[in-house]
Amino acid sequence: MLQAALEAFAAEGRLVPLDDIARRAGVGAGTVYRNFPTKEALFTAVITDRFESIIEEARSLAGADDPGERFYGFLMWVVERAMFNHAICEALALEEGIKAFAAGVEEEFNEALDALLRRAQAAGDVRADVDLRDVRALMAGCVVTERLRRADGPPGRMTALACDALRPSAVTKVRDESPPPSRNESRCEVCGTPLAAARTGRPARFCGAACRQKAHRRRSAATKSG
Amino acid sequence: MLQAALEAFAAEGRLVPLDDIARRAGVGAGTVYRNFPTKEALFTAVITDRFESIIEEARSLAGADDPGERFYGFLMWVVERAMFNHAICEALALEEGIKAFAAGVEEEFNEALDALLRRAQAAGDVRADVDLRDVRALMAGCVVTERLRRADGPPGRMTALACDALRPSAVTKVRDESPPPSRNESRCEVCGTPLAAARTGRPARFCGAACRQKAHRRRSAATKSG
Amino acid sequence: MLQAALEAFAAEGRLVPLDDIARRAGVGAGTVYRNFPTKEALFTAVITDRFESIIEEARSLAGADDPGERFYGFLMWVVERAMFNHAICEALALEEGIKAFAAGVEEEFNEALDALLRRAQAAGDVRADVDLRDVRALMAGCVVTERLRRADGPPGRMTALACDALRPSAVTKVRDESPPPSRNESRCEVCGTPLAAARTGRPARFCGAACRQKAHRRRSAATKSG
Amino acid sequence: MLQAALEAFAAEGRLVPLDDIARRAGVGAGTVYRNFPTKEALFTAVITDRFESIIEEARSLAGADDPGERFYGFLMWVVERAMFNHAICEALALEEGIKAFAAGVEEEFNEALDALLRRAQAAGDVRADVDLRDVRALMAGCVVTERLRRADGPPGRMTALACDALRPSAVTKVRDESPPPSRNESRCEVCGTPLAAARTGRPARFCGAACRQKAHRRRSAATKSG
DNA sequence: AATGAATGAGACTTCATTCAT
DNA sequence: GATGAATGAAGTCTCATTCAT
Repeated sequence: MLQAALEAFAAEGRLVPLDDIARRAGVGAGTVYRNFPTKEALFTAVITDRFESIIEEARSLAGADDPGERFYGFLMWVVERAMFNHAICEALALEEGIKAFAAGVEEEFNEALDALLRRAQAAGDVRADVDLRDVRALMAGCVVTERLRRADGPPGRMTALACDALRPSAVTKVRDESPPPSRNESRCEVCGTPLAAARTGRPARFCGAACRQKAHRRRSAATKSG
Repeated sequence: MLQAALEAFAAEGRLVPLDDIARRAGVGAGTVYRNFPTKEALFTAVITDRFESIIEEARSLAGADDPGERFYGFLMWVVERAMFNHAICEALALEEGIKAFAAGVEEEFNEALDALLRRAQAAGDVRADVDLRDVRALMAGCVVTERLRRADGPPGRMTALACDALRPSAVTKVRDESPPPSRNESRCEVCGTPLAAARTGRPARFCGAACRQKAHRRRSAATKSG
Repeated sequence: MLQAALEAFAAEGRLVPLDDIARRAGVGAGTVYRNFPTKEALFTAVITDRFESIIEEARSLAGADDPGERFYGFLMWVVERAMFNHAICEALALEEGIKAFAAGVEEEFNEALDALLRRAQAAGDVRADVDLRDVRALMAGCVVTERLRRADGPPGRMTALACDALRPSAVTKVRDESPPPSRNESRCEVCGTPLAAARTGRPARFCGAACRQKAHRRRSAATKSG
Repeated sequence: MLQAALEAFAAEGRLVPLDDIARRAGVGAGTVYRNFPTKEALFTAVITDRFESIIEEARSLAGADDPGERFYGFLMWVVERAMFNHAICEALALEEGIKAFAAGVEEEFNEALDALLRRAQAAGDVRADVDLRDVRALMAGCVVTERLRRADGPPGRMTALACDALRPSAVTKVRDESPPPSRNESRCEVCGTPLAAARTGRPARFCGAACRQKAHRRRSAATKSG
């Protein structure tokens, strides 16, 4: 049944109806509830199962030579697994709120990943100015990227690109000089997108030409009708 | 009303109840249905509206100098808008199945983006081995990455990283080294993840050390109990 | 197993899940069904078991001296047992519909109780105008009363009060003063409660001042809006 | 719809399926949820509605002459209403845990009832050693008693009996001298009922003759089989 | 044309009862 | 004979969509 849930969640994601899972498993819905108290618990169990093996993999790489390639290899490996598994994908990309992991599992994953990261950084294979949270976020982004390329290209290509960006030799320093989000930030008058306040010059009213144009058309219409 | 839908979808995503949208708009649910035949059509309308302005922005940049920075700037600009707009985020990341765009809108977007991309490539500012679909996928990935980093860092940091990867000076060229997706691909015996078929040597049975270990433990258990 | 059912029903009442009972008994649910055809039959068995012991107690008191105190003592004893036993409580208070007793058991209980009652009445210790059904009903009422006072008072206090009401010296004789339930009884125009038809004078339209007032307000509102 | 809920809860109690309520109201189940967020909220609304009128009635009696009869009359009146209304019945008898009342309503009811009680006590019409909680508990008990007598007697008879017990002229002093429930109380070896520990003499092992007999039979059986 | 009440399918969950082992 | 996994009907609740007013 865990297998059926695994497949169902992998194929359809967290929102797949529980009845579908039961049908896949060839049992009634009630039988699922005999084993897992809620659907959420079942999802957690599936995620935990998947991540236990992911964590194992990370640990098995921790002591090896060539920390850089181990780290990048692990990244690629996780992304590949998530490409074909909607559940892992969601667990990685879930924003705060929904808990997909059993207690402690996410922490273990973070620790194992952090260990790989630090060793790779120590070896000079990963730029020093990224941290665990960067890698976690990048990982989730890579998964989405790969899923969208999945249909028509070699797997891993986009992730390889992203990995390049982590290498110390990459062109740009990560923009540490970019300002923290200001509290009284201004917003586009048309669409409300926050505007990156330029430090000098006339302050922007719109987030781009599109909205500027739209505002212009509105002014014209108002003049005409008024 | 479109404005209300826009805000609701931006804040809560595609799954926001239609009643919430109607309430935000200060109208009855029936009135929404007078204007849009289904909720999905409303979502499409919202997405189309947003992308019209995005397309306008792209076109306004098409003729400008410095194609590289125009291209990267546009990428960042789209990502920033999606960071605060769940609807754009979903439209960019939506896999096949749900149509978020009105007929032709996605094509227009693709064309405008492709124009920026080609100009930037022609100017030598973007590596030659990426295509439109790569950029589309990367864009969606960046959105997810940024949303996850949103809480605790300057916006755009992760996207800047990813942009680096598109620059010609980046370390790796990946495309033609990775094998084409094999049709009768093998899969990990434990977790079913597709395996990249090694060109030489013994074919892999597992997707990594974790699953190899798991298989080993299973064999041990079977021996003991048998 | 009967012991387990007894405890479970006592603690949680008739609605306790059968699985809980099976778990308490340390057997599978199927085993319960091997012994009792339905859950209801199990409940009946439990109630029967309890009442057998209650009936025994009643009979053991039947021949004794001091019939008044025997009767009142038995009443208190039953109530005390029911206070800590949800199942007995429900069996005593169950209105028509669900049968809690095995065939004949309730009759035996009634006979034993009636014997105590008649002896006590013969001895002048219980007023003559109460019958078995009164006592049965009062018993159930006392159980509810005691359960509600259980938390913060000495047990039996409220039942002692009620017993007072059964003593011949009690103030009121009510039976024949109150009218028989009229068949075509009228009902309160507001809340529908049956109205005791006054024998003389203008027939009541409301069950009390509260509903009269409510009707008045409604008339005012109707006048204002009309 | 409130009317339908009122009738359904009155007839079947808190556990009536919501679909039944909807059917009674002639609407779909969803329509009920448009008006009340949960079934519990609907029950609360019904109870609150009923008790508002009960509270009004109590208040309308508060200033009147003859506080004793007002108090007893109110008691009877409430009991009569609950006799034909399972919902009121449950609200009065509900033990801790489930909240049936909207915030403040139960307190208002208690205050109004307490006012009647105190006035009647001041007038010497109700014995001084009962308090609000006694009356509340007694009220619930009377409801149960009356419901059981409903079928075959004049309504109110049993409650009148119970009221007698509250009058100062009643025979017995309420047992204030009875001991508080002791912490390490002993229990019947057979059925587990708590035993009122006698202050002197040999401590009881059983709650009554019935259980003593049962234990005896068990000993015989053990001897025979051993 | 707008309203928002009504609908009803479908989601999650519980639990009495059955049945293969 | 015992087990406990499996069943499936029924309950609560949500929400896209319809429709009387």
